Amino acid sequence: MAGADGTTVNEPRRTPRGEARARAQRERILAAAQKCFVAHGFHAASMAQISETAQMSAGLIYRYFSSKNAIILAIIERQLQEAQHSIAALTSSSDLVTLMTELLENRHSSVVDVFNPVLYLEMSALADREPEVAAALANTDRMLRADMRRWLRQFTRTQGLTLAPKEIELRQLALQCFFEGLVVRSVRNPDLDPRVLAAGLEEFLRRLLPPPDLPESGR
Amino acid sequence: MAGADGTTVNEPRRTPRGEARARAQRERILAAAQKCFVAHGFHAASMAQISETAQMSAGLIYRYFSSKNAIILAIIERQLQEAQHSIAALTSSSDLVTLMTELLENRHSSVVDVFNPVLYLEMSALADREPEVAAALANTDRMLRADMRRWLRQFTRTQGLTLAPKEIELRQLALQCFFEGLVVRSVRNPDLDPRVLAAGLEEFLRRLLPPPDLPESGR
DNA sequence: ACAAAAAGAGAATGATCGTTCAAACTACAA
DNA sequence: TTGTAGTTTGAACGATCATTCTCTTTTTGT
Repeated sequence: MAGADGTTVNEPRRTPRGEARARAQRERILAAAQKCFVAHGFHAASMAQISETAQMSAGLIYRYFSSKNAIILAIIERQLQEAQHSIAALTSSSDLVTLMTELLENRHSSVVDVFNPVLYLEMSALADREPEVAAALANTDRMLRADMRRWLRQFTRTQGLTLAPKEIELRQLALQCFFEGLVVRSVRNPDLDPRVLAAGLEEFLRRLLPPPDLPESGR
Repeated sequence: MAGADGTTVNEPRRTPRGEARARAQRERILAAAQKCFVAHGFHAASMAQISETAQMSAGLIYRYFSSKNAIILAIIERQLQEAQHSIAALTSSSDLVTLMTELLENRHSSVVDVFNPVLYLEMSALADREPEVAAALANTDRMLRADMRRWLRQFTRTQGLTLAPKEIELRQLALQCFFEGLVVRSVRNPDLDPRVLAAGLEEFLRRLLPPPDLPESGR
């Protein structure tokens, strides 16, 4: 997970005691960095701020991370894994609704190991210019989409429907768009009532799932 | 529009000739700045890069904008107006579909005065920390939502439906989420076929518009 | 054509950036 | 306790940042 991708510095670490301490230090740095990144953005957050938040000297950080960019990548990777685990754990329809509303309610939580909408927007924008970030995002996106398709297949089956792969594909895209739109809304329209969002989401799911032969086509 | 909000410097400009030139210079600066912001982000783009792109000295920029932040705000304001005009011009359903797909197809266009998904994400994230940006976004959002509701009312009426205000509200939210999700997708999944997106959008609209009494409710 | 004003270039400024480094500190083995 | 390896600090570095200042060039009014 760590140390295999050039994220960490070449270290002469030995004892398991020191190994544990090092892990804890990395964790403290990442927690502080995430706070700073959320508050000021990847680029505007300075190493000085991060070190102050982590309550250690600026120089010490470089014993655990080779550069600021390595920290950014670690934070992004962490955020992606968080999203992946959330999606993979879904089983029922209400799971999805509660998961999404929870994510949006936790937006200002200081808890670090949770999906963060602002970071999501920032890293999405970053993916447009940094190939390394784009690759990480693309990779997770692929798995995320597969998980969503699996969920859709399973869920429609409990409804007595079996949809063609093309149909599943289209619905997955719609579902993801709707969810990511919710993320944008939660940042740009923070006063929005989460219950309204939840209601909208349930309604949306109800409309998304049936087969495409609907009355009153809009065109 | 300009000069009333502290965006520009206190200037002793007089003649209409010079006034026109000043407008052109401001325009050149904004165009260069937008290019740089898209390429590197608001914070990472430097005044040196902007001045080089605009082909003028760095110092000269300060004759037309009081600070880099003023440039950022001007770009954001411009982008918001662009979005507003696009939405306000809508009349038919196919208008909406073609508008959205056009926006996503123009993503890598060098044309400056057009909606830019990367900037959209970046300014949305920025709104979370800069109150001035948040205020501008909130203001435009309010008008944008009103325009979308108006469009929805008009469009459903042509379909022989009249929806309650609550219903309109919910559908507007869903429509906006879906659209903003498309924006995120266009950045994170740039290889996505625009025609697939268009198909998904039309399908989505067809499902969004009918009244809520549907068969096979999903729950 | 000439003076005054505006536009412009580009070096200088101080602040701050990410990063490095030598020295001080701490913990543990002998 | 002493030697040694791993930690930590904080000052120092060069680069670069946004912004200002001085000086030159161009435009304009008369």
